[in-house]
Amino acid sequence: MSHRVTMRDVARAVGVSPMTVSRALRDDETVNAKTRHKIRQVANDLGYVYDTTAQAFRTQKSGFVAVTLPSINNANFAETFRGLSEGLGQSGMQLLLGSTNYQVDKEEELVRQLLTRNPEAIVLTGGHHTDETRALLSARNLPVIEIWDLPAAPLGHVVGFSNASAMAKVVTHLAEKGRYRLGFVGASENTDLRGASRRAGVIAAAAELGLPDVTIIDAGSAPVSMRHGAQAVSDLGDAVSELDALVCVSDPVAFGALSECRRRGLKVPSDIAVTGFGNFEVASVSDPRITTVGVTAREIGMQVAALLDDLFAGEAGDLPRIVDVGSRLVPGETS
Amino acid sequence: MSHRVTMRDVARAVGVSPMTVSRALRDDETVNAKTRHKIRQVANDLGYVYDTTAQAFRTQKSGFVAVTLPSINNANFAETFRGLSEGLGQSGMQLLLGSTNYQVDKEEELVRQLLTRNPEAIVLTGGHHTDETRALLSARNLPVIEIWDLPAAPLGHVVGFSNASAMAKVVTHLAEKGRYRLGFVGASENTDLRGASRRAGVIAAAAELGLPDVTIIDAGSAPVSMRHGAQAVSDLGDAVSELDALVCVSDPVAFGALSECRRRGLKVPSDIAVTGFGNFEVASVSDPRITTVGVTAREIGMQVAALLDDLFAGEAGDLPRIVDVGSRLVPGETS
DNA sequence: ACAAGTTTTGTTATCGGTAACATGTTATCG
DNA sequence: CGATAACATGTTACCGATAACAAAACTTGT
Repeated sequence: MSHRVTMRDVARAVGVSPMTVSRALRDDETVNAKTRHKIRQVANDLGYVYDTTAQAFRTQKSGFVAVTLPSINNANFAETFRGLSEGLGQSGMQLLLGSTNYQVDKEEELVRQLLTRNPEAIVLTGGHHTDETRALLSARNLPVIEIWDLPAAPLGHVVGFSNASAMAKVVTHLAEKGRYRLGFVGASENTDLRGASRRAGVIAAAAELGLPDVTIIDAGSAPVSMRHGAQAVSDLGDAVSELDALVCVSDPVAFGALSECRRRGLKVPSDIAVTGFGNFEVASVSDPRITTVGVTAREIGMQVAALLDDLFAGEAGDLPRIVDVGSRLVPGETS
Repeated sequence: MSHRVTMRDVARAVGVSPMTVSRALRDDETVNAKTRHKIRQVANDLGYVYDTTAQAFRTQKSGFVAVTLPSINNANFAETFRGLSEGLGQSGMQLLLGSTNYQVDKEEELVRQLLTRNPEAIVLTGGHHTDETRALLSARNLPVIEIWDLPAAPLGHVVGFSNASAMAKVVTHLAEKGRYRLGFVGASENTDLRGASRRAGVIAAAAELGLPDVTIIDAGSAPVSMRHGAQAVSDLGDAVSELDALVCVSDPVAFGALSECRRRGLKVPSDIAVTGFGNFEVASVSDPRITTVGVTAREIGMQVAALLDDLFAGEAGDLPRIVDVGSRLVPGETS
């Protein structure tokens, strides 16, 4: 009880050197099979627990991959995290998670904190960062992977998709259905930068197609969710009848908007169309099903895991890898 | 580039000993204010980054709190994690997260892995664990906190609520409304143990009130979500008309069931009532709003953070703390 | 039986901080 | 001015594993 069991203790008990124990526990083939067995046996009996901290210190490899997410409470980001987590299972890396609450300065602080743990790679959601964050990262020789975006000036590798062109698909789809007067429902501020990209994408696509100006409908500050979508429609009141479609920044927002429309007796899609983003479960289960954009959240995570595997195996080549996982329109019953 | 900047380098540049640098960077009052300033300045200029790994190794304090969740992709668990994360911000602890996929043997493996990082406390979701997990934890002198449950034989501290008595509230509420023939919609297997507790709670409460036997409706294997709820109702077919109410294991399941009922032309609540669990956002935004049970997911996290603060400050006393955060019925429009 | 090769094990130094203790340096006061 | 206290800094050893190198033990062929 007084003193934790170390390799030294195991070594003494077996009658070998600590080095042999170290090798045996890491399944080093050069250790005699019988010795290896005995060592594992004794280690177990003594209640030995491997000390990854010491290993990380000595080898200068933490075994950590740092990940920043805007929010953990978001099905899509959670799926990405899960894909990453499962995909990385093989390589023995552990994920060190932090959430930024959609704020770049929070991200900076988080990155600073995460870096003190010597991660072997860092995965950042989004392509917008403070200068200080960029400086911190480039000062280290650390693989950086940006996800959920296709930044113009990437820090390193990228696994993402274009939010703007995803929204263009939605706008085109609506225009084909004769929906010209669009309202965009999303966060007001620019803190949610993916949201801002989507808004910009809608505006650009509408202009491109010669549609009237997009009405921007403020749903509050990020993160916006179901209740914000409902509230936005509620705030809009009768002005909603001026619109052909509500283009929402995400499926939860769309679901909130849809529910509120129904509460107000508006028929969807005959009176107004509603679209979402992200292909969340709620989009396909809701009645009517919500037209949305499918983004392969889980696949982003898995692609990142694959990329990291290559990086750690030294098989990734020198060039930063840019993976566009794309997006696809998922037509539902609300448009 | 060749060699990372250490305290030694900073010390040399300033002309003091590494120890002084160490103290200065940790804001030790005994270091002269001017020296402290200079050291911080130089550390910054040299691009020094504190090495938490080395600190963790030397002090034998990792600064980690390990957390296991059944799933990260679950709004309630995510909220708990967030509450914990935010509440723990002060104490400088970092969370080390792992998810068990609702499997106790996965939990065991995870605990084993997490322990190698020398966490200073461990937070486990649920009160059911393998014997080996229990052994691993009790062999260490490590604070253990079980959450989201009130286990009969806790490993240490507890911050949770009774799943069974929460369901009893739902059953009582339904009985008062004249709903006697209940169907419980949840995961089939017993891997999701909180789900199993809820099922048991429903059965016990129905028996207590003298209601007819509860019909168990299999929604597939854990984690069950919206689509499972919809599928379960779909599978049920006409048999659904034999029931007065669908008692669902969670709000997402309830929402799926509700949507499917509507697709099939069933009126909720006049034809059948639907209830959920967890007071997820979808319950309050959905039209009609879903009757559910509010569990203070975020508060669980914050309570755990508060408890950990006390523990680390040595102010927690000797006895394990058992916190029942309770639960409350949130009547909606589906019952 | 011995050299040369192969397999297995051991020795030493070290990663970057910091606890505990020792020492130096500057105020304070009779 | 010298003694004592208060403050500021330095020294030494060490946390537990492991890379790099060294050496021992065992095979094998002649």
